[in-house]
Amino acid sequence: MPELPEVETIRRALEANLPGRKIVDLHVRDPRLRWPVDETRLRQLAVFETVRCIERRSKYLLIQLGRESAILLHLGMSGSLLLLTEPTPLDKHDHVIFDFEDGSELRFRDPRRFGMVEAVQPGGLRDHPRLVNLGPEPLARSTRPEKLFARASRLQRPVKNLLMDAGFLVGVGNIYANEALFHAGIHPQTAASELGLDEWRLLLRCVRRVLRKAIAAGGTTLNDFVNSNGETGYFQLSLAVYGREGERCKRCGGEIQRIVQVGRSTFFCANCQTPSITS
DNA sequence: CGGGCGGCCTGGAGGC
DNA sequence: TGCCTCCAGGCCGCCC
Repeated sequence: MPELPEVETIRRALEANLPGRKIVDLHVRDPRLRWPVDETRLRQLAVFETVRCIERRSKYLLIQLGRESAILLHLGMSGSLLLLTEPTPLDKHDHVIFDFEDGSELRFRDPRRFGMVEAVQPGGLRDHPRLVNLGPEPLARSTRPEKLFARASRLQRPVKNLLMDAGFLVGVGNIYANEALFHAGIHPQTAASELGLDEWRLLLRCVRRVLRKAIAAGGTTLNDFVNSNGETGYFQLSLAVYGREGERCKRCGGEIQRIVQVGRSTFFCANCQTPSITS
């Protein structure tokens, strides 16, 4: 399940390999992704264009093309991109294929079809409905703990739910929300409004540290992640709490608990993560 | 309007 | 071995 570190890892791999390649054809083998893939539009806007650069916003990849059109792409939870330079058998989940002039191809593979592939016309990214309501990037310097504190001060919902809300802060999925809260020593059920500015400083620092470590490791891999070279990346980042119900806390030796919040598993150490005492 | 929740989707795991 | 159920999860849209 690609979270921000995985997507950023893929972006970097694509950025090192795609710019300069010219799309000369494409194939939509199965348009039934999160939203139906519009092959005609994709063809009109992408074929005969050359890749300029690859950007990332939240967990979306933006492949910028010549004439300022772009391909907006989301890997959902089982999507992967493969850059192939020699003939490779098709997988039944290879849904969209871009052919480059030099004979290489970019494949969008997605068994669960939660991803998206869409062509965007020049200028269309600025107010794109998928992007327009996204919160700040956790790793951007412009994202300040003061802003998070101010927004959160009015919100009663548990801090873990808020951390995972892309309208508040992007790119923090279930794994990293759990990990960051553990490292910050904050109980996941703490009401967001209960956290003081110092705690937001600490929490943002922990979110950034966890994300940076995962990027450095090449992305945490659980089940589905295949990096853009097509190899299964099995760098299991050492996780402190996620998926460790019943095991020992690495810090205090206590037992890791599992609860469910908005339908998602939350893992924490009840000893190390205490409800906030500030107000 | 904040925010919880259902549904999308399929492969893998676990139970019998 | 095979069938069934459950679970994973980002994100939209529904609804209270």
